[in-house]
Order: sequence, then C-alpha cells, then structure tokens
Amino acid sequence: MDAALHCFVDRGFHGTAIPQIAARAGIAAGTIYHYFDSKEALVNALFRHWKTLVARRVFTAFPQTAPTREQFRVMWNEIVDFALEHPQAFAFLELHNHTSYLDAESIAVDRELKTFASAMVQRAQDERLLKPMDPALLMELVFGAFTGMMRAHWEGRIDLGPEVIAAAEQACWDTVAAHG
Amino acid sequence: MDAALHCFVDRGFHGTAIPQIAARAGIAAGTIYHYFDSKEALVNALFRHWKTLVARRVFTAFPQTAPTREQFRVMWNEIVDFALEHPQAFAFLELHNHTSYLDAESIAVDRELKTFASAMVQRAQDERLLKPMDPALLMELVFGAFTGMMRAHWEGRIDLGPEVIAAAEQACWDTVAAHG
Amino acid sequence: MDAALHCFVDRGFHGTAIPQIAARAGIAAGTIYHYFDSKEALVNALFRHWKTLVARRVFTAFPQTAPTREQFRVMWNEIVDFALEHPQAFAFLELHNHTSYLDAESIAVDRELKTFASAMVQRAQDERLLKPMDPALLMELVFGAFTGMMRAHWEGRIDLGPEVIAAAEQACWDTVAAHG
Amino acid sequence: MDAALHCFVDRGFHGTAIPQIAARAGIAAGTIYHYFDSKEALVNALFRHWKTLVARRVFTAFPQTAPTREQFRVMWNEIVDFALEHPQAFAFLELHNHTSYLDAESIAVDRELKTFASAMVQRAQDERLLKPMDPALLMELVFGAFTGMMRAHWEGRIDLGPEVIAAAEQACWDTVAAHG
DNA sequence: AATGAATGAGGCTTCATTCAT
DNA sequence: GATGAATGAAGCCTCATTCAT
Repeated sequence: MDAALHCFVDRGFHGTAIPQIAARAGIAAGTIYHYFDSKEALVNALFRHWKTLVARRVFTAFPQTAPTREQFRVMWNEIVDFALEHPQAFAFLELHNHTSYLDAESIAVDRELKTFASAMVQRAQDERLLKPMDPALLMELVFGAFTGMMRAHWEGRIDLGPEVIAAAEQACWDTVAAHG
Repeated sequence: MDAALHCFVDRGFHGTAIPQIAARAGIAAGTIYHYFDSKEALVNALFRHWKTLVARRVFTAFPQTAPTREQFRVMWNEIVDFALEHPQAFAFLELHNHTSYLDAESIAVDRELKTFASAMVQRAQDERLLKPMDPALLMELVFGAFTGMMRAHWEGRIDLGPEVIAAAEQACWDTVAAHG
Repeated sequence: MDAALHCFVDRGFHGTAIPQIAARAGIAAGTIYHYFDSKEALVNALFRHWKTLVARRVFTAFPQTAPTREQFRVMWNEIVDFALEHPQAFAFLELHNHTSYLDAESIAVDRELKTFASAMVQRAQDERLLKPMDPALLMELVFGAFTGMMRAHWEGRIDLGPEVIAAAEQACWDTVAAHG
Repeated sequence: MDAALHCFVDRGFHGTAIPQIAARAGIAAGTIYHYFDSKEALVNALFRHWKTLVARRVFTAFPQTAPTREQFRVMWNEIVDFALEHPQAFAFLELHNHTSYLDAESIAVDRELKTFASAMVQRAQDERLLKPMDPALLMELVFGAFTGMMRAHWEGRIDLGPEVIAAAEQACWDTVAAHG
C-alpha cells in the first residue's frame, strides 16, 4: 500500500484522492480502510515508516569511534544513498510541507532524528572542529543544502555523479568546519 | 485578496477551499472570480507576484562593481530581509511543493531567477574565488542551506538574531569559497 | 425543505439519504447544506419545528377557566386536528424512535411539553376529578392511546369519523376520570 | 446472534451495521450470512421470533372460561410480564417503525395477533361489557396506552411498581368498559 | 462452520464554479 | 462590481455482501 507514496509525491496529501491510491495499488478503495483508519492515518504511517527507516540507517552506520571528518562523510553518504535508493520516499519526506496533517507521534519521530543530529554536532564542537554556532543551525544548514541538492537533481537542474556528490560533501564540510 | 497567501501557507493549495479564502478576506466567494479565472489562476498569480518581487529586489540590490565577497553578503542579507519581512510569502514560495499546479509561465519566472543566480556564480568562478563545481549546484547548496535555516526559524528550532544571520552567512560563504 | 419530512416518515432517519430528500424537494443535494450543517441538524430542526408548533397550538387553545372535562375535550380535539391536518408531521414525531440522533435541545423541547401536560393533570387531580395516580402515567396512558388510534388509522385498521373520535375521547376520559 | 436485537433497539434497523452486530456478538461478520440471507432476513426473523413468542404467551395464558374482567387482567399482566422480562424485545417490536423493511410474512404474523385481540374484544362486546365501538379501536386504545406506559418507564419518566401496574390496568379497563 | 479480507456501490459532505440579483 | 444561493461532481468513508481459506 506504500505506493500511496507515489501519489503523495506527485500531488501532495490534499491533492491525492483515496481512489487514486487504490487504483495505483490495484485494489479497491475500501480495502485501504482495513489497514488505515483514515487518509490521515495513512500519511502518518507512511511518514513514520520512512523517517524511522532513515533514522535506523543513520544510527546503524554512524562510526562512533572514527574521527569527526570521517563521521561526517559517512553520514553524508548514508543519506545520499538513501535518497538515491528511495527517491520517492525522500521526496515525500523532505520536499513536502506536512504541517497540516502530521500527528503528535509523527512530529516526535521527526524531532528525535533532528535532536540526535544536533547532539552529534555538539560533540564535534566540543573538540573545536566545527564552528562555534548553534548546533541546530549548523545541522539545518547542512541538511538544507543537501535537500537543495537533491531537489535540483530530481528537477533536472544538476547531474549527480560520485565526484559531484563528493565535491558537495566537501563544500558542506566547509560550511560547518572551524577556521574557515 | 492576497491573504489567500495565509491559507495556502497553512494548508497548501489543495487543502485550501475558495470559501475559506473568501472568509478570511471578508468577501464573498464569488467575488474572487471577478479577479481570477480559477483557483489555479489565483495560485499562479500569487506565485509570480512574489517571485517577481524577490527577483526585482535581488536585481536592484545587486552591487555589480563590488567584490564578490561583498556581493554575496548583500544578496544574502537581501533575501534574509525579504524572508523576515514577508514570512508568509517566503513560506509559500519555498516551503511548499508547487509541481502539481504551476503553469508554464510561473515555472519560467522561477527558472529565470535561478539562471541569473547561476550566472553570477559562474562569473565569480571565473575569478577563481569559488569552488570549481557546477555553478547550479553551488547555488542550490547555498539556497538550500538558507531555506533550511528559515524553516528551522519558523518552526521554532533556532533563534535568528543579526549575529546568527551573519555567522550563517559566513558559513555559507565557506560552502562556496575556493581553497577552503 | 420540510419535505424531508416525507422521507423520514417513509424510511426513517437512517434509512433516508440526503440525495433522496433533495430529489423530492427538486433541488441539488449540496443546497441542503446551505441551510443545515448536517443531516442530524436537519432532523433536529424538523423535530423542533413541529414539536414547537404542537406546543404552541395546545398552549393557545387551552381554556384556562373551563371545567376540567371541557379542557380535556378541547385538548383532545386540538391534537386530533393537528394530527389530521399534518399527518406526516405527527407520524414523524410520534411513530418513530428518535433516541439515536436527537440533540439536547430537541429533547428539552419534548420534555417541556410533557411537563406542561403533567402539570395540567395534577391540577385536575387536586380537584379530585382524576384518578389519584402518578400524573405522568395518566398523561402517558392517554397520549399512548391517542397515538395508538392514529397509528391504526394511518395503517388502515380503523376509520376515523367525528363520532369515532368523540367516542375515543370519551373512552380516554374514562381512563383518567376518578370513581370510574 | 439475537443480540442484533440490542443494536436494532439502540440505533434502528438502518442505523445498525452488520459488523456492529457481529462485534457485539463476538463473531465475524461473514458468519451472520451462514444463518441469514441478508440483513432484511435477519430483522424479519427477529421480528417474527418475538412476535410469535408474545402471541404464544398470550394464547397460552388466555383463560377462555374466566369472566371478561379477569381475562383482561390476565392479558394485561401477561404482556406486562413479557415487556419487563424482555425489555429489548418489546422496545424493538413496539418502539420502532418497521414499515420500510418488514416482509409480507412478518406483517401477517403481526396482523394475526391484532385480529385475535379484536375478536376477543368483540366477544366481550356481545355481552355488553365493553363499549359498543369498533373493536379494533378499543384494542388499539388499550395497547397504545400500554405502550405509552412502557415507553415512559424505559425513558425514566415513571416508576413501575406492582401497584402502579395494577392501577394502570384498572384505568385501561375503564377505557373499554361499558357504562363508564 | 467460521473467518475476515476484499469489494464497490452508495452515503454524507465539501467545494470550485456559476449566475441571478 | 459584489454577492451568496445553487449546483453537482467528487472526495472521504461505511457497509452489505462475497469468497478464499
């Protein structure tokens, strides 16, 4: 049923009709209501499913003992890989505004991931490797840059090859790295 | 009538009903159709209105003869000022996915601005001041970082004071600046 | 729009579809929602409208100074006239079970009428003209008998002429009259 | 499965969903269709089941040779007992309007009981013990009064003790008794 | 016999749009 | 120009019923 993902990516939550999702999934509209209480429950389940997957992936891959520069690279590549493997999921998660239908639990899942990332940043700041700014801001700058890159890629404005990704990664490291 | 802006920001295009817009504007629903052919015409007009305003502002403020570093700072501050003065407009333009209803002209207006920005980047690259990457990518990284910062600001995750903005500006300059 | 009355009488509240009501009224289904917030609001409005009309009629006709026997006759005839003039309304009010959709205000309107009737009974009891039973019970017996008569009339089991009505009235007076 | 009774009493036939009945019965919705062809078949079976039970009870208890006054008392008490023992069944049978879904056989069962009662009345009229009115009307008046009493009881407007029931019985006898 | 997932028609309601005033 | 009642298509959701297990 997660092909509802495609519809939400294409037309957004409010722009997608349940019958459209059902048609794409090859099932009857009513069947969706055996698995989800409502359209809202469906988006929220979708959102949490993928956010949790990203989180799990990031947590798992994170090299606790490696040097900060290496940690940054690993995280970057991990998220890039996720976004390239699951472009629809990434587009759904990051390219749409969910404020009007996410429930408290979904928001909490989202915040958790951001809190973790900020904590990571803070640890690196303690070692004076990153700029001494609000860690949340540093994280948002990098994640924003990353999202901008992926959006431009999907909208055909740039080509993403391994070297391009590596160059962008270096640029984003420069964003946060101390000394300048 | 441009308080349709608020509705679109809150619930998105598909999630907003014409009667809601009319109610917020204190007019009758039918009146909207004296000024716009359809709901789609309304969003497109809105989109172009504000995109054009941003563009005009950026073009006007751009210091042709100043050094690149100064040009970057001016542009940055110009967009920050716009976003802080017109938070609803900025949220509408950048925090929502418009792909399902923008018409060709609106898309052209958007592309124009991006093309201009890329051209600026390229000129600076010719002077070896910026990293030798796809200029579009550099531009997207910076604009993405900026958008991430503003989103975090509106969602209450960070505080934006003048020094914070300046620090973020420096960080984004580091993103694009050559040598590192 | 009060021809929704007919539909509710025929198939009950839950058995009646809004489009059916609209079709019978010769309007579009959506139009109903300009005047009523929901199907429930519609039944409640209908219920209150007719209950209030009955109440007004009873209150107005009630001969305060006449002897009790005369008062009883007047009330009886008043309600008979109402039921014969507005058979649909009476059938809707008394032949259907409204418990699952009436709101607090509608219930209050209903209770008010019953309380008034019980008070009347009590006054007559004080004069020892009626049986010394729970006034509410006496009232329910008479009103129940009346309703049974009307139901049988509509379902074709009895014929209602003026003499029949008068005879039934006398029988119901005997129900409540003291001494027997 | 006859706990469908509860659902029908609460929300009426059209307001009750088969899954609701199944849930209350603790079985699967599909199981109901092993025993009844359709929802309509279910109500009709329910209706006939209880109507038949009432009829059997009345027929059985009826004291053929007792004086009319005693016959009336026995019948009254028999139906009161039934209504108090099976309040849900009585509420289902008498407090709801079944016209839109009862089939011919169910209607016949209903009519049979009424015809029997009318015949009884007529026999008593032949002895000049009852008022010389349409026997069907006399029967409806008494049964209507009785139903009104039970409804008021369930809706909490009156208290039903043995003496109250006896007093109501006497009042209803006065309704039908000759001379007044 | 029992289950419960699946269906799809149909119900309530919303909403973009029109049009008489 | 402005209104807002009216429309009817379409959206979300329910539900009687079926059927493979």
